[in-house]
Amino acid sequence: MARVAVDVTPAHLDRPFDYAVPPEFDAAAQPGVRVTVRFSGRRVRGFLLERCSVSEHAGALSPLLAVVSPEQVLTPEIARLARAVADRWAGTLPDVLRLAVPPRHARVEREEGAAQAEGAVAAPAPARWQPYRGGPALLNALQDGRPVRAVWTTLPGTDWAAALADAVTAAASGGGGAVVVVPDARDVARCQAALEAVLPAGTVVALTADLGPAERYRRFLLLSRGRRRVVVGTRAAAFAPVRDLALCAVWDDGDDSLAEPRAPYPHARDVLLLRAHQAGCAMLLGGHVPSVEGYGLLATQWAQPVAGDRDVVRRYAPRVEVAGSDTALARDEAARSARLPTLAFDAVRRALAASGPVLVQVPRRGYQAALACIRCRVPARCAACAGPLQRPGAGATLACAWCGRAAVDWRCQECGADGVRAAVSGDRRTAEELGRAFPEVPVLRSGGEQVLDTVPTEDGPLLVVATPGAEPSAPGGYGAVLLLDAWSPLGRPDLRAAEDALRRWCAAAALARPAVRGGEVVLVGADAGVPAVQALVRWAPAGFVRREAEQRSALGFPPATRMAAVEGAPGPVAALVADVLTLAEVPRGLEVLGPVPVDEQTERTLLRAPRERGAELAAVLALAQRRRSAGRAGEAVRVRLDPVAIG
DNA sequence: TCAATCCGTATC
DNA sequence: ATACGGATTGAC
Repeated sequence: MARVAVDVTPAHLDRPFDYAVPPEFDAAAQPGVRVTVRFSGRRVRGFLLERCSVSEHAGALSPLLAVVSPEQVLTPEIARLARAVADRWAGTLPDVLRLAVPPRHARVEREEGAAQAEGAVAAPAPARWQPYRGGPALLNALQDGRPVRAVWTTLPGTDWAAALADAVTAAASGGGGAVVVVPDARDVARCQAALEAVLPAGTVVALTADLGPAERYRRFLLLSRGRRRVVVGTRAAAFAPVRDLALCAVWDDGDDSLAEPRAPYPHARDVLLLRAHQAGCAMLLGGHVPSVEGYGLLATQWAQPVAGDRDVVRRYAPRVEVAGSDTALARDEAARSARLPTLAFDAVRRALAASGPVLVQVPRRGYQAALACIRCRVPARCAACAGPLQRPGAGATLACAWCGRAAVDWRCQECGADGVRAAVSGDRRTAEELGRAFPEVPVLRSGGEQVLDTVPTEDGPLLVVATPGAEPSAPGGYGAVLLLDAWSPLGRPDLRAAEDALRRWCAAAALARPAVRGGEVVLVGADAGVPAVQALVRWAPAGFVRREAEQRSALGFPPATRMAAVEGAPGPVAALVADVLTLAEVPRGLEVLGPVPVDEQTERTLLRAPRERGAELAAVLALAQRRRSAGRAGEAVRVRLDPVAIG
């Protein structure tokens, strides 16, 4: 007989069901294959989890209707991981399996697979980890196959993908595999190139969401069939069926795109943490700025820090200056129209004169457009708290986006004008205006549909305007990096706004040359007193994140606590929460926050438990969902654990 | 006394 | 979810 995970929706059916295996399917009915079975009268698809000789089930067993294909796509390791992920996020196994196993593509399955890689893995070049305290030790541990766990704060101006590739090489030197998860397709391409540069041909496979069904399944099969043993990919790659796992790595784990938007909303970093724990393998979290969650792993000593000492950081970091919004604009007319203060304008001019490329980071389109003085274009700010002013609705009074105070008789601090206009902060316009300020310098744009990987290597002055995450790297480093509209991301009413802003700034600023080689970074339109700005100026991301973590801890925010957002129609949300509270297993110290209205027909209640009771919180939520789905079927209630954004 | 309907329950 | 059965209710 066989134990089958059937692909059905209701939460209370999330458990294995036993089926008899007809003799003709006996050979093909191996663990991990897709099957079809009759379930409650219907044909449904499922995965064969395991063969067994006895069944708990008292009644007669239905036979398997078919083995869809003999391909063992759900390896036991991934089945176990998927179960743990479902439990951790109070979701169901079928939901997780939809994220973990790509849809079958029969033609691809019949293709002749690529040959297995041959050749030994070269010994890694330790040079890239030499500057870090704990770097050489990390590399040695990986080389020796020890399950080290590290939070790596990347030095600015260094090739992080190459360093990551060295770590993977070390871990793979014993024949094991590695999973590397990065935020987006461009990072995948970059890591793939770095990995292929140091690993034997036929070792690496890249997985991204944009591959299309056939190619996605083809690459998945290379891993599940053991033809490749290293994968680099976006968030879904956390589930890639790599065998003999030696290392899980995640780059820039504070990036929102690592959070899966489909139920049960797992975060790739935490999936990999579970996976590394289950596999007993090494785990590496890297980034220019550690995430607050990463800091939490250091604070509990679960992981060790790998970072440059102060004097090392000073050698690598660019010089960072702040041009506040009250700074005078450059006198040059073109610079004025590009909203450039003198400090920034001069830095650009110096860098271009030295033949260096210049990077200009502009906030992503779609950010709330800032309001600025109608005459001199200095951003309109709140008199009380210096937050950006907004117009809450058409014809409404100006109000501060931070503190909410109405700005009744607003006047520009700079020139005294009393009107505002939308200060367009789009890359197109900035590109045009910078071009006008430096007419003989070519301007490249990177962002949206057109993302550049690197800027041309031939020397010569060049301006690159990019949105966050789309900054191309420059082979010798940028002479200057401008971070425009720096207050804009800080204005988001979000728990992570400051952390996110620092991450984006550091990602761009890290592409500058070090200060000793003349590299300059200018943060335009920032308040020098803001901690995130201070952290950039001093290139001290660890201190910022520690402080951020301590503040969140003091306020009872994640990750010091475990939160669950329960969202849906008011009745069902209240019913589910009430049900949770009746359960005997309800975690001690559980707090109920809300409900608060989200929109017309939706409301949200937050449940908060001490971090160490997170598993209990997930368990009672899952149990309540099961009870709910078993009884009167009402409207669905969405449960998100550790939601990335609340609100 | 039979049938349409409602609720509760199991789904291997 | 969805199909089935036992109880329930209503009409001949």
